Amino acid sequence: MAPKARNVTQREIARIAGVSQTTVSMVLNDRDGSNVRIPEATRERVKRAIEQSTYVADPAARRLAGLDNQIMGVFTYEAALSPESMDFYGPLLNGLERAAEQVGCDLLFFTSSPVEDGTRSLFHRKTRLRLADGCILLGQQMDGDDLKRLVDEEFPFVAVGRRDETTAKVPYVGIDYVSLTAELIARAAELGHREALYVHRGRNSPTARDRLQEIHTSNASGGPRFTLVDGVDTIVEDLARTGATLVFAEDAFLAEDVALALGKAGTVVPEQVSLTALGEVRGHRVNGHPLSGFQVPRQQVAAEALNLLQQLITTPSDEWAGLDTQLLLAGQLELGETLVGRA
Amino acid sequence: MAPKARNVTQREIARIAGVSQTTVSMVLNDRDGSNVRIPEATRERVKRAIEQSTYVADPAARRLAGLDNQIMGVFTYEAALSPESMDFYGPLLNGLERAAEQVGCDLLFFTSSPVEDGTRSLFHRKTRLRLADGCILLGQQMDGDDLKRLVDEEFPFVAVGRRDETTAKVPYVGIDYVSLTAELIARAAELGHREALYVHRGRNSPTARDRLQEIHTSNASGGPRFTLVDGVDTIVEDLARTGATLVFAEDAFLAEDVALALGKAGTVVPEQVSLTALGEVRGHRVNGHPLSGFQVPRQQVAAEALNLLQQLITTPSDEWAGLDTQLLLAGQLELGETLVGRA
DNA sequence: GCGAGACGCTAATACGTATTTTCAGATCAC
DNA sequence: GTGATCTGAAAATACGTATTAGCGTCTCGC
Repeated sequence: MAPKARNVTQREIARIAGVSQTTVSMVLNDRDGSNVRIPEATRERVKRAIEQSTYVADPAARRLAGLDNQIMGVFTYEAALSPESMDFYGPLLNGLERAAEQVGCDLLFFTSSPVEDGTRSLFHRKTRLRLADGCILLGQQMDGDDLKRLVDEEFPFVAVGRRDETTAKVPYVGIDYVSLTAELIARAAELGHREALYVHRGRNSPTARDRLQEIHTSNASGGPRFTLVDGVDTIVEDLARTGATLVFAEDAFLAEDVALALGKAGTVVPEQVSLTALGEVRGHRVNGHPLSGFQVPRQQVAAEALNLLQQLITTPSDEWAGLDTQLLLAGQLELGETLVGRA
Repeated sequence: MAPKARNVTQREIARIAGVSQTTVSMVLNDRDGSNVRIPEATRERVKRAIEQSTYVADPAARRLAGLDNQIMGVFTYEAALSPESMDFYGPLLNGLERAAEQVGCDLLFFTSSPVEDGTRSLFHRKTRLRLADGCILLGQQMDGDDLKRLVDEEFPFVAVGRRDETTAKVPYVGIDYVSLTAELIARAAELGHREALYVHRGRNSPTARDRLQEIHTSNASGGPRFTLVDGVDTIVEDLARTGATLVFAEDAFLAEDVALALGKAGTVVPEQVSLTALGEVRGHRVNGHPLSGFQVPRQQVAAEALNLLQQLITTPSDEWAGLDTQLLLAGQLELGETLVGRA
């Protein structure tokens, strides 16, 4: 590497102020006790020397000496800053940035982790994970082994979204999709719907399972009866075959695809069939109608995740058991105009 | 699970393999020379010990030992991840992320820097700037003193956007707004426009000055004559007073404001007056017409900036003089439909 | 006048890694 | 057979900061 212009160190300051490096460190950290005492005069002298130099503490050395660095890692299983993923990651990143600013920490994005099979891998030979005090994990799907290993190593981290990929107790902050889905199903029942489709993606994430669980509960308990459909290809026939009056889509984009497919076949939402997304719907419209679904506090989730992480970092790991490390935040129904009474 | 899971270190590996920490380091870094020789047998033994452990090198220690870490700092003078700033920062961040992935480096966002007077300050007592190998600077306006200090300290950094806040030779990658503006003025002249307004914001950034310079050149050299207007409040009167047939706005958002203000007064774009933005116009429309202006390669700018930074880091600072550290990338005119022949 | 404690500071050490130097034993040259 | 070279490895050191232990000097109490 380049023969860097040597930096100002405590030793240099010490030389100027005519004291030892230890004293400089003590002054900088405002240490004062029974075995270490520094009179105001010396303190001032050191401080002046620091002011007149361009000294800044070397974070690597601080870290090596065992102190916190206020650096939070951010690991995303997919590219986070691309235009396509902004819809999902945008609010989360925004929440993280704001919380980080408040807490006073920097964010280290692990953009270097090699991509294998379409997702980034967290642990690899040169992982820089440990440069951070802790880490936020983002992504729709996560690797259960990664999560387990992090827990085992007692590395402070918080996942965004409920996690059940491993039996290890993973700290997370997520959204309570179970309750939201249940509420929405109840609402649909009130409106007289008895037969419905649930259109989902192949994906197998915990939040997907949460929704699915309630769908199954409804089927088993005499609520509206759902037929599961994977993708929109056969949606028109499925609708005709089951006589469904309502379609639940896993998310807003899928809902838009559904509306499009139905529209092509001459079936109009919501006049002929109701449509609802089981996800954030802000900004989504179908045939000019605001889409029915959820409002989820994504920024807040991210902010809470960072706060929880901060808590883990400042708490000795043998006291983690006493912390509430699995948070589900409540979202709210967004009634919209595409879920209406049975036609 | 009670015992503290201390991190695996080279010393630990050494103990297991029955060698010294030195040897472990040598194996890890594939060192082999006249001074240091390790036979394949020992090498294998160490490697196996590493494989079976969860060892990962501590980046802080590596850094302290003088190695680079493939960590690029990202400093933004304003919040970068908020929805409002996404329009400006989004493409830049995207370009950075992709380039970082290619180069194999992580991105450290300095979100902790305290905000004073609305902008973040780069240098402060606890700045973690130096934890990064180098730094990318983003923002419309930058602090000349910051830039000068970075240059003086020979810290590797690259600014995004042309910089002239200091006489120090600041490495940057920007967009050639001078040529673009000149082209657009020439185009306007071809279309017969002789009298025009230039609507700008109070802002005083280098790119703003670049555009302004060409506006003045046009005025001085017999091109279309521009009257400068600050903000849209008096736009209607200004238009009437000067008899202008064309409005240049500093950016697309300002252009939209102009169109709105004119519309309220019954003046329609582009039928009665032409309108053009001196900035990126993708996705912007005025009265249903695609806005005329520029297409600027923001992602590419960011990617080039990261590549340049990488170059600076891997080049000894006494050879920087031989590098081409000030790049202007060419954008292209987006003709759109709001710049038409003189009415 | 002499031990006890207070005072003001520093030497020594630790953190984990990379490099430079050193060293013991084997082999070679003559 | 003995100085020289080669081999395989470890000891010593450096990076910059934080902490712990401890040292010399002064003052107080009796």
